[in-house]
Amino acid sequence: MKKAIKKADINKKPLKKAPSTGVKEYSFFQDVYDVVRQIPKGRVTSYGAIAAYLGTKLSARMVGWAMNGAHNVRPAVPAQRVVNRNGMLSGKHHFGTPTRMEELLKKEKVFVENDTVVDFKNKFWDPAEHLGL
DNA sequence: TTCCTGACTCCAG
DNA sequence: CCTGGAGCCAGGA
Repeated sequence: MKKAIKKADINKKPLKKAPSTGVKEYSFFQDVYDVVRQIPKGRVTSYGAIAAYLGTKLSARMVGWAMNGAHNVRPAVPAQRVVNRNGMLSGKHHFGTPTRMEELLKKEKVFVENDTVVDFKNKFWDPAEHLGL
């Protein structure tokens, strides 16, 4: 059993502003990163699922926004494992090259066709189910 | 400060 | 089945 972030924390945390000069972000971002890092290799999840797990179901966009800064975060965040609710690689244009995200997934045996994860339903990994609701 | 945009979703037509 | 609008909220102009 790992960390299993407490979603209750999200609402209590002050959400202090990040210094514009630093890499540090809102604690919400950190929580998103923690969840993403726990996605098993070869599995994927959605922005909405992460948002829901963190208790901010209506803010799926913020999860995507968090991914926007994930490239500068250490340890690395496997952002390629996060797709939209239809299994489409909506964030592929943020990986440097248009095919980078797809390539990364392919290495994990997650195949992509037409910008969509093949057998998405089967590879879907729900954080609420595996990290404890 | 206000206005606009966006790696999302849900819901109504 | 597809399209559009609304809610979400952090950043940039």
